[in-house]
Amino acid sequence: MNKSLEDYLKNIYSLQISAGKVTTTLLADRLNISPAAVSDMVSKLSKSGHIKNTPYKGFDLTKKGETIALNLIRKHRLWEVFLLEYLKYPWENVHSDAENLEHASSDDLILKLEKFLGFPKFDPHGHPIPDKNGKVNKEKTIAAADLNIGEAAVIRQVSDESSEVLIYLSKIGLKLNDEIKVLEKINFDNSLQIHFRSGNIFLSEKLA
Amino acid sequence: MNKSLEDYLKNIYSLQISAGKVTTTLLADRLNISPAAVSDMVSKLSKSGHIKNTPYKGFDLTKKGETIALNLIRKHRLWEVFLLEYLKYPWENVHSDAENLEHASSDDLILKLEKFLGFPKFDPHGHPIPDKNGKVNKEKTIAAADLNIGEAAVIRQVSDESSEVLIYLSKIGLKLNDEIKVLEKINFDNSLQIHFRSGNIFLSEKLA
DNA sequence: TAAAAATGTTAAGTTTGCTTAAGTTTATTT
DNA sequence: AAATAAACTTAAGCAAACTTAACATTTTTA
Repeated sequence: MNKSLEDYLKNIYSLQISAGKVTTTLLADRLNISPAAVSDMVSKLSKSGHIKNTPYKGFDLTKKGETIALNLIRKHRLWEVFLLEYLKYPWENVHSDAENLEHASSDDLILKLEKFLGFPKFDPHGHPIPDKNGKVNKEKTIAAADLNIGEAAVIRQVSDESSEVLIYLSKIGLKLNDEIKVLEKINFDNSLQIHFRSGNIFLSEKLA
Repeated sequence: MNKSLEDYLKNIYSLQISAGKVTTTLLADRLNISPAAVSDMVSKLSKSGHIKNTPYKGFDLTKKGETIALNLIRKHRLWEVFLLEYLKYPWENVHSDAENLEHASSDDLILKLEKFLGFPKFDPHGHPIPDKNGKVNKEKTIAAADLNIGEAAVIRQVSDESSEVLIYLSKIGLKLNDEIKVLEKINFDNSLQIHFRSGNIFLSEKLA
């Protein structure tokens, strides 16, 4: 399986989750390459039936493309579990090494790894792990920023792509499945004051 | 680290162990590419100081090249241990998946994997695992074919590159560290009759 | 030892996935 | 709605790692 193809599809997948149709610049920024390169590849992926493209308008995955993307995400998340639980990686470092391993793993290897890990359902950041047929448990989640004052919630997921954020969260002691409650919204800078287990903290807009 | 570079160096390493100076065709056959491609890369690797090349005569690794080769072999063998012992791979299948994982593993990942595995000294085929500084325990070994009649020996290594051979060995029940004794050499086809734990078997020339 | 065979190198061309530059299309502003 | 800006695509070109074909060197062998 081609690394470049897989990376395109995986990133299109995660962008379309947050943004619906994906645009050239968005993907180019994500992959750190020029928009021209993306445009080029997009027309190839379109011809090969992995995405559906409307020139100048955006594109999204076909079933065929989604299957490959989900399979790669499955590999990524299972490796993350292994790196954290067995190799004792710090929380914030699992992402980048899993990024390489995912492309080097046959489907059969991943089946065996999954069994070894005891068929985990979530990765260390709380994201669901697709099964071997590409089925995912889509949990309803909400961004902390979208909670109202006084509302309580449980931390189910954190974004795994910025290790700085994860370092900060471990420093303040915020963990997965912690319950939080929004105390105050500061309109000035869109930050939040929240309450959790051991006290009150502020979350900036981005983090929330 | 570049996959192609690593593969060249690793294969030069293993060829020079068995053959001294490595030739273009030998390496081309091993990598399944044209001699022209090898010739090309050889002059690059020579310029970059990874190998020492004498045109038309052959080439071998410099210290710098050997360090990279050994580090890759280290990664390969540690993954083999993991695949066999933890993921329960059949003996004969560990090689090909390790071949992919080795290129996708940072040095730090491999340190953590090594620790998790309990610092094994040999891979499942009996080959020594280089340490993080590239030190290898070179055991003296001898090919079965080079034993004399009546001589006994212990199986320490088997070649890991042909899964067919490994399947055959498990079928006849021959394992690492089994003691064998050469009963007879048949000059006709250079096969051997050997005795081990549970009986007598024939080994063809290639296998021996 | 000279011709033939085998092996090695160089040159020219291909593919993949990028880049920059130029040209299009769409969106925004006034 | 025309001008400007932003986003997108197309074109030309590059680097890596191949290929095949042509040429060079070394080895074999008659």
